[in-house]
Amino acid sequence: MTGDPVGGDGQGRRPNRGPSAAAGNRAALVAAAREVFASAGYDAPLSAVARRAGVGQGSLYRHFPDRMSLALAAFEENVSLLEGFAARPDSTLDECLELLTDQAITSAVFTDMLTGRADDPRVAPVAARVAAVLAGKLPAAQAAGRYGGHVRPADLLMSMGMVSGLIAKTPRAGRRETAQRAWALLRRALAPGA
Amino acid sequence: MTGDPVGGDGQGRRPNRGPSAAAGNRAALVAAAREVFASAGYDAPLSAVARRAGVGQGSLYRHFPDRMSLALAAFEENVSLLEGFAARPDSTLDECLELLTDQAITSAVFTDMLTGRADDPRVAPVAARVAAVLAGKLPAAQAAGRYGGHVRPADLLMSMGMVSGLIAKTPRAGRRETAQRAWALLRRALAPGA
Amino acid sequence: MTGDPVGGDGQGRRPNRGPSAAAGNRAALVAAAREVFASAGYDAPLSAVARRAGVGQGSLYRHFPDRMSLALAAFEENVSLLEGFAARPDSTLDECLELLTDQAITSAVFTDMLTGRADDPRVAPVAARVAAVLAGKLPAAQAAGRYGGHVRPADLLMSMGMVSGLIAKTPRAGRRETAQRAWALLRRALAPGA
Amino acid sequence: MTGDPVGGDGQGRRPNRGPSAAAGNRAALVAAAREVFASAGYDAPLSAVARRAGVGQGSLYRHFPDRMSLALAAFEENVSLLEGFAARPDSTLDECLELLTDQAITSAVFTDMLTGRADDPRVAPVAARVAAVLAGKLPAAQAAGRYGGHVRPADLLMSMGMVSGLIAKTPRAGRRETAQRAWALLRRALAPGA
DNA sequence: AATGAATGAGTATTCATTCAT
DNA sequence: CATGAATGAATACTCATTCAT
Repeated sequence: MTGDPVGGDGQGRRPNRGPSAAAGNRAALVAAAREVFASAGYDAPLSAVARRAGVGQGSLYRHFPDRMSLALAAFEENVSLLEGFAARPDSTLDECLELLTDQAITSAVFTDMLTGRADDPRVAPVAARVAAVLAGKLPAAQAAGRYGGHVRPADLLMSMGMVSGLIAKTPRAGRRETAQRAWALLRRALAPGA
Repeated sequence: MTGDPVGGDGQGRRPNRGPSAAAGNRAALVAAAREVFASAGYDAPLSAVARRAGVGQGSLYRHFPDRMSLALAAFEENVSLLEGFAARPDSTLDECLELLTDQAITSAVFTDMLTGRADDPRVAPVAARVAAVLAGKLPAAQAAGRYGGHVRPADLLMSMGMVSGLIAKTPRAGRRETAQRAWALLRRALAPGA
Repeated sequence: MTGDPVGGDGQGRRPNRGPSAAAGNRAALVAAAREVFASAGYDAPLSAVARRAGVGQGSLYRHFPDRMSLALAAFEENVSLLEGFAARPDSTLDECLELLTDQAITSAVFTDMLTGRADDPRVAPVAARVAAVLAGKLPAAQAAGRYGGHVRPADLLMSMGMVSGLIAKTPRAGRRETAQRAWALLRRALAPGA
Repeated sequence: MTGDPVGGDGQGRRPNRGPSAAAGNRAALVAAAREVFASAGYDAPLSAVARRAGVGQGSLYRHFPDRMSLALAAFEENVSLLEGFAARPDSTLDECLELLTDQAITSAVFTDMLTGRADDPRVAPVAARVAAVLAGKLPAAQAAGRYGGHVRPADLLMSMGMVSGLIAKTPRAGRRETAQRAWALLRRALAPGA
């Protein structure tokens, strides 16, 4: 009926760049999702992601059938960055938490996801990876006297979740300071002694 | 019969109870908002509030021009309850925080609002009232050896905000336990010594 | 954000005609639905109905929360017309079936609904009303020797369903003739004797 | 892991089996179409057919430029099965109709197509073949006293169309019984005498 | 001042069809 | 000739907000 969607000379419709665009599209979608989630939160319109990626709606859904799969892909980078950093023998638990905090300041969605939305079965493995990283760094940190013997990995994740929640509610400008205040408090809870 | 929710000629319309209904309407809206916010969160449809209150959409907007003004009214009760409780000479800081935590478990919107959205000029005074209550109870709690001298009122509000954020992300069923875990951790941070 | 939906001077947006438009809107929607269902079938886009009725999408959904409720309202007229006609003492079963057939030729959705979609609980009562009309006319028709003693009301509804199904698949132009051929055949099945 | 159905770099892609796959693809498409049409009706998404066939969308379109051409191919088997059966000298008209009815119960699309959409120039020949089969069996059936002299081949096709339409609207579970009731009625119309 | 209907922008999602590889 | 990704139009549905009565 409306065979010609644009009407005139076909300009305006993005050209079908073919399958070779797939990888690029996927990457663009992931990048766009990172930005959009960062600025508008997890509930941001997916159409905004597609638009920012310069990709059709359909392509978005083809690559990521639902919001969560997009989010997981978008934040895979966060996890692998963390894992990569933690793999360096000289990296400390404090530094790992700092890295996560920096990520949260940039976009609270990722760290927020680690504690909340635990209902989605796909989140648990990601949270587990982060937990594994932190758990791996914990003994050394305890040995170094930075963390108390009472601290368990779950406490670290929960702490991160609390800081992240706080950050998420804070306007960009104040995030760093808020995070510092929160960690200052929490460090007392995690420190040895008491 | 036909599933048509509206009366064809207005005969099914709620009677216009006139200006005298104003006070009652306001109260009904506030009560409805508490329930709706509790069950569906801060972003719940306002139409749900009006419906539950048995009040027209227009009346809702007349009483509360925007979502925040409705929320503020809805949670005024939380604040006054807290203030009332704190006015009793024998009430402690721990009990006040427990009260707030209970409120958060019922509906995380209020306590979440205290820390987040603190930039909204209308939220600040409310947060200040809560902060004042906690600040007022702090010296005694410190004197009793329950809280360290390093603790400042802002720390209490921030702690509450972190717990609240955590609760908000937790499905109802697990909220109490989550809150307990979080406070157990934070108490170490707030305790004396260290 | 997009506070001003049109941008310029507000022209283009249909004026809010207020509650007094409700009855008119409802009627317009029903009329539009009749036309749209007739020309595009039961699965026609609801937006087409709203557009044709000159009514906002929201109003359509307010009046008719789902497709079926719209269809039921749209075809209420068919039923009541039939009932009214059947109420005349001199009307015959043949004439009732003819009336239904004419309705089917105009829009096969209604009569098609009577036999199919029996799953929706709201359809059954309508089908029952039509069945009741036909059942009421059957004895006289049998006494007059037009219908056999073996014929049961359900047979009439089923026959109508079959004819209707046939009509639905037939392009407008050939519908009347198709209906005639089908009834010619079925009349043999319904006739006395054999 | 991320729920992404496509390979980032094409590694997950089905191998291009080249032209030699043409015949196999066609057959797979036809088989898939039979299943999909049976379970989801004529309006089922074509992508579902391609997916079930394990064939690319493009190949589907190459083999079958439109939905109807796919349907025609899919139901060619129904016709040839019928023709084969009818070729056996001892097969009767009743048995042929029973065969068609069974096909309709499995998938109402085919028999529904015979009567509806008969305007499509590509459907007519198929309908004609079925009509020819039935017409060929009719004289013997009439001679055997099972069918009246008034019955014309077109009546048989129309009857089948009516039954098929009924079946199409009936949920799977009730189809057999519905078909029986319908044929019981129609047999009176087709029987001799009266 | 109350009422609730009206309005349409916004968002998710699906699917037919095209096209680079 | 196969592949399957790309594209965006189309559609359902929701909800904030306005406004006649």
